[in-house]
Amino acid sequence: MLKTEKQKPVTVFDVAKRAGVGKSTVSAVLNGSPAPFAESTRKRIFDAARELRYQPNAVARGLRSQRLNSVGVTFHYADPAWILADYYGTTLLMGIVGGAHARGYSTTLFHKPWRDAERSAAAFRGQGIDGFLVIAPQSHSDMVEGLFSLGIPLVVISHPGDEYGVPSVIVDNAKGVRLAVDHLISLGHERIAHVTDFADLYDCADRTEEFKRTTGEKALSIPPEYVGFVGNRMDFGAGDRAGYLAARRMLTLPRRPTAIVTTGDGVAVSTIEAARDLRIKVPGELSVIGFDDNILARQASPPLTTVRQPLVEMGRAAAQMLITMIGGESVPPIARVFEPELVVRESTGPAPA
Amino acid sequence: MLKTEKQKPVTVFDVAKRAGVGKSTVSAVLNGSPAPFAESTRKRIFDAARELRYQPNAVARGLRSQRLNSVGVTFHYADPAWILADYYGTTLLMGIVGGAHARGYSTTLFHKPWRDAERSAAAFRGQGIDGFLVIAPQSHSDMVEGLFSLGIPLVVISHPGDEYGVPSVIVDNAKGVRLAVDHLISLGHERIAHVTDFADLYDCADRTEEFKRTTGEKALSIPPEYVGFVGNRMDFGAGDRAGYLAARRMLTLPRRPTAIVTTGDGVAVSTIEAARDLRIKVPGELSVIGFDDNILARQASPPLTTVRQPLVEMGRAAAQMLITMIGGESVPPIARVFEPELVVRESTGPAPA
DNA sequence: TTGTATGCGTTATCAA
DNA sequence: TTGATAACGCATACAA
Repeated sequence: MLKTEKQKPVTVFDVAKRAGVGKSTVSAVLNGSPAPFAESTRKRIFDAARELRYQPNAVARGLRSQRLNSVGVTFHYADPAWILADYYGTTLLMGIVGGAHARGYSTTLFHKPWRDAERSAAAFRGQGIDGFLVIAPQSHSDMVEGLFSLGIPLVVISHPGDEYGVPSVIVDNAKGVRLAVDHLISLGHERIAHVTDFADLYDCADRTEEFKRTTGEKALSIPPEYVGFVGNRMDFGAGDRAGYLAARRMLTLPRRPTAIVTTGDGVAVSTIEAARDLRIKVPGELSVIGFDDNILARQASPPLTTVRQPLVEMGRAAAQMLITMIGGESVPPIARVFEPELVVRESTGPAPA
Repeated sequence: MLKTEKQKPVTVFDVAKRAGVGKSTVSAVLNGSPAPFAESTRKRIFDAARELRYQPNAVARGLRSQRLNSVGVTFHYADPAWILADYYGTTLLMGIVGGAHARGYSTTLFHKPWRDAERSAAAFRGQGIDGFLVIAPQSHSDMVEGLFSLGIPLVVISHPGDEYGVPSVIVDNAKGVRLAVDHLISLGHERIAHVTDFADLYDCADRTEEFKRTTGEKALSIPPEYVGFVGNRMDFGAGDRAGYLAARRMLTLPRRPTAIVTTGDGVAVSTIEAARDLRIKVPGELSVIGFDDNILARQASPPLTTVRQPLVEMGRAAAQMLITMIGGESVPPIARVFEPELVVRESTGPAPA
């Protein structure tokens, strides 16, 4: 058993004493101040710091300079652990952690219940977090305005922020949906339906909008019952079941669709399960397209044709934009748009005769 | 566009001024000090705080009281983002985040390269993190001793810590391996092999040890070439490929095994792939058992029979133990052992005739 | 029952 | 070229 007593941390003062100089000199030298210092004092200070294993206290420094080298990630699930249950979130987080780490920042998962800007915003300041990455806020939430108006550096992911002057990282949903619909049309499909999972998220609503617009342009007639909603994100746990039911309802329609475009790989998998239970063959009698291209897509059976978003790259970009802002440089408050890509696997096939 | 100027934060002083009392009175009242205060001052202070939307500055408080209400998670992949690429880590993290959040703590992913205790340990102190959860350190690393000897509150996961007096959370590997081997024996298997993925991790080495011990007890004779190693965790990215090759080598042995026990679902999936490429049917000609029961297990084809570890519960327990320690209560420095469970799916079957 | 003074470890300002 | 000193915002011991 090792020694257990809490060692007293060594401070600038200890280093100063040992080097025979003043505190402020130590601080200046160690922080590489431009001011010219005698080579000899410089060396004495470095030596002393090394010998004492001096490590500046980040909290004290943070109090002084309002910077703690940490980016906060915040999101709005009912249970904060869900960000990880969701492969979308996990993958995004990989990019964020990587991007932050590359610039010397740690990543804090910061989840405070959000009521409204009036009551909740203040709690995000002075928490030892230099800026926030807001992941897919609910459409009706005033989180983005709330944090922004407090002057906290902010980047929004999967949600537009430019109306408030906040930079954002999003995927080109219009293009994604177009890729999906074009793919189905090229396979001869005409009765194309749509299931969306979290109606309260910008991305999903946007994809639904684009689905309607795109199919309209292509002169496909989509009856209203061909567009199904599952729920909102607060129901997360129940999502799979709800997706299954929505798909099942659609597939028991008198004149059922031959293809379904979804807003996420999760719903797509549930859709396939519903089809299987109804003895409808995928892709023989029904084609299904997911969105995201997460682990589920590759592992599903059949493996999903899906619209891939570059989530890791998006997370990394968002983290780096945020850190640039924290550093004081201004970042144009515009959406950085990433291109989606169609990944064709085995859940889509020619329209049945 | 909203107002963008950085609002000046309100401090105790502002509240004190408004309530017409001293700073310390505000601090005491707001922190629910036991000292008796006049109901009227109490109310004046609460009102002032509410009206001003006062939010104590966590960094300043942290400097004073050495507490920032955050738990750090640290691990030792070459790339810090890998903790999320690994479903083991993701699932654990879900429990950690949930457990920490339940006690008002946020979770910080803190990754600093670790050389050795001498050089690296100091960098973990004073970073605004109250304690660390060390996930599966490499066996040869002195991270646990190093952090412990600095007096930092610590809990180790998937690794024993009691030799240094550090509490830990682990799974009963002996039982897990026994469940797997017994299951195979009950199916009539005798030629049972073993593939381990990260030889430098305690859990994997322990399982390999237990595999040898258990099969020995059952009087099964396991030739040396029936025990295969893949690599160590720093090779993470290459892991799938290495697992595939190790399994393939084993399956092309003159007298090949009829069953393989692995140390993780990832290797198990690679093993199945190798079998498929060699036109060996699973489970008809080869049974494969995983470990963890992560998302891969359920999604694999065929779905994996695997030894489930309750990772979410383990993460939660670890977080709560750590927070108790941070709170100053002592936690017995012993391993908290969780029970694994055999989940039978479709990758195991009767031994071929 | 309340207020004053001090220090936590840094860094920035300014005078020497 | 260097060093004292004053904040940063809070909480604690002690005085009133």
